[in-house]
Amino acid sequence: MICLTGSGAGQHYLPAGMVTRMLSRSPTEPTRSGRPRSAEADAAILEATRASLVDLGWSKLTMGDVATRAGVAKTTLYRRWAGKNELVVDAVAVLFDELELPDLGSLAADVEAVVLQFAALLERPETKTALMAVVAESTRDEALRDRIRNSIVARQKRLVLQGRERAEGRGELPVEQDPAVAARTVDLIFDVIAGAVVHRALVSAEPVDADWAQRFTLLLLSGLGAAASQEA
Amino acid sequence: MICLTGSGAGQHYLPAGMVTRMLSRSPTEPTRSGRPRSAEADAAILEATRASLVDLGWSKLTMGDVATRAGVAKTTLYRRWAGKNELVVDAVAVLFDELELPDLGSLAADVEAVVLQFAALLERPETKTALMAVVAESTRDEALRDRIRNSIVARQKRLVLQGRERAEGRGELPVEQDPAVAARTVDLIFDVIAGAVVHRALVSAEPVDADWAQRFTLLLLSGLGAAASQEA
Amino acid sequence: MICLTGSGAGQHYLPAGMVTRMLSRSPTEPTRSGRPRSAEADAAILEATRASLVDLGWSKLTMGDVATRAGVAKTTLYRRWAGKNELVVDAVAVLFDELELPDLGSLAADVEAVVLQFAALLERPETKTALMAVVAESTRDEALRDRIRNSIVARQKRLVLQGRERAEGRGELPVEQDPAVAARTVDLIFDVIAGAVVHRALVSAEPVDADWAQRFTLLLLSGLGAAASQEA
Amino acid sequence: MICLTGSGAGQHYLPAGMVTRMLSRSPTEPTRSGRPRSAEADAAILEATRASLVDLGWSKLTMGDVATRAGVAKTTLYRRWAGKNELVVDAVAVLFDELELPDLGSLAADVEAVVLQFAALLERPETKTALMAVVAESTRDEALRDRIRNSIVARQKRLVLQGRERAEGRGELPVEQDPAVAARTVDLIFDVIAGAVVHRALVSAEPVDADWAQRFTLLLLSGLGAAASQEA
DNA sequence: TGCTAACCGAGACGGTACGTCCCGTCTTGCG
DNA sequence: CGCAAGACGGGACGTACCGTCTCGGTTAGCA
Repeated sequence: MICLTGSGAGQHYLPAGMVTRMLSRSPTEPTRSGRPRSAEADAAILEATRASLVDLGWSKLTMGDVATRAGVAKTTLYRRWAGKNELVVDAVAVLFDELELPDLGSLAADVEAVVLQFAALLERPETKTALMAVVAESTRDEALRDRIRNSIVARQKRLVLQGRERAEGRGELPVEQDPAVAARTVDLIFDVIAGAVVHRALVSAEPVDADWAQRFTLLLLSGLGAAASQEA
Repeated sequence: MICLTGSGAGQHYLPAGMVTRMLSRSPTEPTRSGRPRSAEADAAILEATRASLVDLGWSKLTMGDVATRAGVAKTTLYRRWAGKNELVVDAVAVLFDELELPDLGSLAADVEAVVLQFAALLERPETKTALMAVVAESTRDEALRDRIRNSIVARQKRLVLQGRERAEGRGELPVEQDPAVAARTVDLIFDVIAGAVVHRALVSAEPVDADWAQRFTLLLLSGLGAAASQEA
Repeated sequence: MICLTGSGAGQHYLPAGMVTRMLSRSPTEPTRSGRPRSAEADAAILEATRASLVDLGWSKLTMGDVATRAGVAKTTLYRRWAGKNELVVDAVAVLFDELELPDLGSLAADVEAVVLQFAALLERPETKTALMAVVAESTRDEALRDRIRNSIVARQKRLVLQGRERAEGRGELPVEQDPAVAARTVDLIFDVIAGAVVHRALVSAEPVDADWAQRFTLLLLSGLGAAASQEA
Repeated sequence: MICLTGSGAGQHYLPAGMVTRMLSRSPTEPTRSGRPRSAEADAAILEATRASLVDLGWSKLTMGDVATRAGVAKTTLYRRWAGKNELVVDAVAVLFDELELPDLGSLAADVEAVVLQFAALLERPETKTALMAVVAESTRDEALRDRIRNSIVARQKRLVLQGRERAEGRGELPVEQDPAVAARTVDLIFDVIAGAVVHRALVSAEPVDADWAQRFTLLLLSGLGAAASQEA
C-alpha cells in the first residue's frame, strides 16, 4: 500500500514517528529547535472541526468557533492550516478510513455493500456538507485539489483496486495484463461509482437504498463484463 | 415539456411580458403603483454575476461586487434575490440550456456527444465553480435544493428522457411499459451519467475526452442492455 | 475669534451648519448623496472615548471598547477617524474649551487663576493620560501634529493673547508696536506657562497649588517686565 | 553626586561589578549559582532598543523586534525588564548623561548653553519619541514614574543645582540660607526650563534656536533676580 | 573533571486587539 | 415607488504582539 497515511496535519508538521534518534536526523529536517507543537492541540482541533461542521455546516463554520471549541487560540489553527478549506479536508479525511471492502463472496455483493457504506458516510452531516464545499473550492486552488486527492480520493480509490484484485482472484474478472488499461479501467469505474452515489445522494437528493444499490451494481457489473469482452 | 421555465428570477419578481393591462390584474398583485422595476437591471445583474464568478470564483464573489459591476445598488439585488446562492443559481441556470441531444443516428453516438457537451460546460469557470458550490450549500437549505432541481437538474434530466424516447423509437431499447420502472431507470441513468462526468471533471480532475466518453458510453450501454434483459 | 471651532469630527465630515440650501451648494462638496452620517453617533463616540479614557487610560483604550460603549459598530469609528490618536485628540479637545481668562483686576491674579485652571484640567485623568500620549505620538506624525495644534494648542494660546490685550488695556504692559515681536513674545510666554505647568504636574509629579502658582507668576511677570524694558 | 547611577537594569539584575566575593554576599542574594547572565546581552539589548526607537518610534517598537535586533531571545528581555516601558527608560536614560553645564563665565551663558544642549537632545528621534511616551505611560504607573524620576529627571535636575552653586560662587546669585526655600526654587526653575524647552520643541514644534534660548534666558534670569529680591 | 543549576536560542502556546471586508438593513434625495 | 448612494450595526477575517511556557543545548563554578 502506498502513502495513504501521510500528509497529516499541517505544512511544517512532523509526524510523531519521524523524530527517532538524534543520530539519524534527516538533512532536510535540520533540528526543529524551539518548543514542539502540541499533538493534543492537533487532535482537539480536528475533533472540534468535525463537531462544528455538524452543528453549523460548512458556510457557517468559522475558524474562531473551531478554536474556541478546541480550547485553543486562533493562531494555533493558522500555524498549522492555511485556512478553512485545508482544515476541513484534514478533519474529514479520516472519516473515509472507515470505508472497507467486505468479503461477501461475490463481486456484486461486495460492490453493493461498499456503495451502501459510502452512502451512509454521505448521510453524515459533516461529510455531506464538507465534501462538495471543498471540491467546489478546489476548482480555483491547485494545492487544495492535491490535498483532496491525497487525503480523500486516494482513500476511496484503494477500495476499487482492492475489489478488482479480489475479483480477479475469484475468477470473476479476467486478469488484465496491460497495466495502462488496468489503470484507466480502475479510474473509470471509480468515477462511475463515486460519481453516481454522490450525485444521487447530494444532487438528486434521493435515497441510496438497498434497491438502488442493487440496480446500480447490476448496471455496472453487466457493463463491465460486456465492455471487457468487447475491448478484448 | 413540463415546467422548465418556472421559478424565474426572484420572489416578488414579475417577468417582463407579464405586466400587461391594468384590467387583468391578478388579485394577489394589487396594483403595483409607482415606478416599475427595470428589466435591464435584471439582465445586467445576471451578466455581472457570471463575470464576477469567472473572475473571483464562488467564495470571493460578493453581492457588493456584483452590484458595482452591474451599475446597480445593492438594494436592487436584494429586492430580487434573497442572497448569493439564489442569485448564482439563476445566473448559471441559463448556461445549461445550451445542452442539446443531437441526433447522430445511434444511441451510443448521442450519449457520447452529450457527455462531451456536458464536460465542455463544466470546463467553463463560471459553471465549474458555481455548480458544486450551490450543491454544497443546498445540503443545508431545502429551498435552495428545490431551486437547483427546478433550474438546473431538470434541464439536464430532460436530455435523458429525450434520449430514451429516441432510442425506443429507433428500436435500440425496448419500450418500457411500467411507468414506475421507466422513471427509476431514467433516474439511475441520469445519476450515473451526470455523476460520472462531474466526478471525473471536478473531483478526479482528469480530462473528459473523446476516449473516456467512448469507454464510458460503452460501459453504460452494455450495462443497460444486460440489466434490462435481466430485469425482464 | 478665529477658527477654533472648526475641524470637528472626521476627515470627510460635514459640520451641521454647512449644509444650508440646495441652491448654494459648494462646488467642492458636490452633492453628498446617500444616507448622511449620524450626528448622534459622533457625540456618543466622543463621550464614550472620554469615559474609556478615564476608566482604562490611554494605553488600554481600544477602538472596540469605545465602539461598544457608544453602542456603535467599529466600522463607524473608522469611517470618521483614522485611528486612536485622532479620535482621542478630538475627544479631549473640547475639554480645553472650559479654560477661561477671568478678569480679576490684575495681570498677576489673572495668570495665577489660569495656571490653576490649567492644572485642574491636567488633574483630570482623561486629560492627563491623553495629552502626553498624543504629543508623543505626534513626534512621528505630521498630520496628528497639525490636528493637535488646531484642536488643542490654539485653544490654549488664545488665553495668552487675551491676557496680553487685557494687560495692555490696563496699562500693565506697554503696547507692543512691532507685530513680529509681539507674536514671538506671546509664543515664548505660552511655552513657558504651558510647559512649566505640564512639567510640574506630569513629569515632576508635584502639585500645582496656589503657592506654586504665585511663585511661578511672580517669576514670569518679573522676568517679563525686566525683559521688556531691556528689549526696548 | 549621589545616587544617579541607581536602579540599573532589571528586577533581579545584578550589575556586573557587584558580584564580588562570596564573603560579602547579601543575605537577600542567596548564592546565584549556575551560569551568570550575559553582560554583552544587556548592552546589545539597550543598543537595539535605541535603534528600534529611531526606526519605528515608540508605538511601533515591539519587544520581539528588539530581541531580534539584539540577536537575543524574547525571554532574555523579560528576564531583565518587566516590559517595554522599563526597557525604554533604561535605554534612553543614558542619553541624558551627555548633558553638561559648561562654565562659560556667566550664568546667562551657561543657561543658554544648557538649553541648547537639551534642545539638541530632544531633536534626536530616540529621545523625542521616547520621553513623552514614557511620561504619558507613567501617569498610570507609579513604579514607572519613580523609574523616570531616578533615571532621567534626576540627571537633568543636577544641572540646575550645579548652576545655582556656580552662580552663588560667582556672586551672581545670593546664597540662599533656608534649604527649603532653596529646594523649591530649584524645583521651580527646573520645571520652567525643562518645561519650556520641551513644550517649545515637542508641542509647539518650533525650533529652539540661539535666539529663542537667549530671549528665554533673559526672561528667566530677570524674573529670578526680581523674584529673589522680592521674596527677601 | 565532572555535576549541576541557571542561563541561552528558538519557537509554540492562549490571548487580545487590530484594521478590513462583507453582510443585509436603513435612510437620504432624485426621477 | 424605484433607484443609486452610502451610512448603519454586526460578525468574521487573518495578522501582529503580548507575555508565558517548553524544548534542546551551553556555560560557569563548585566539588
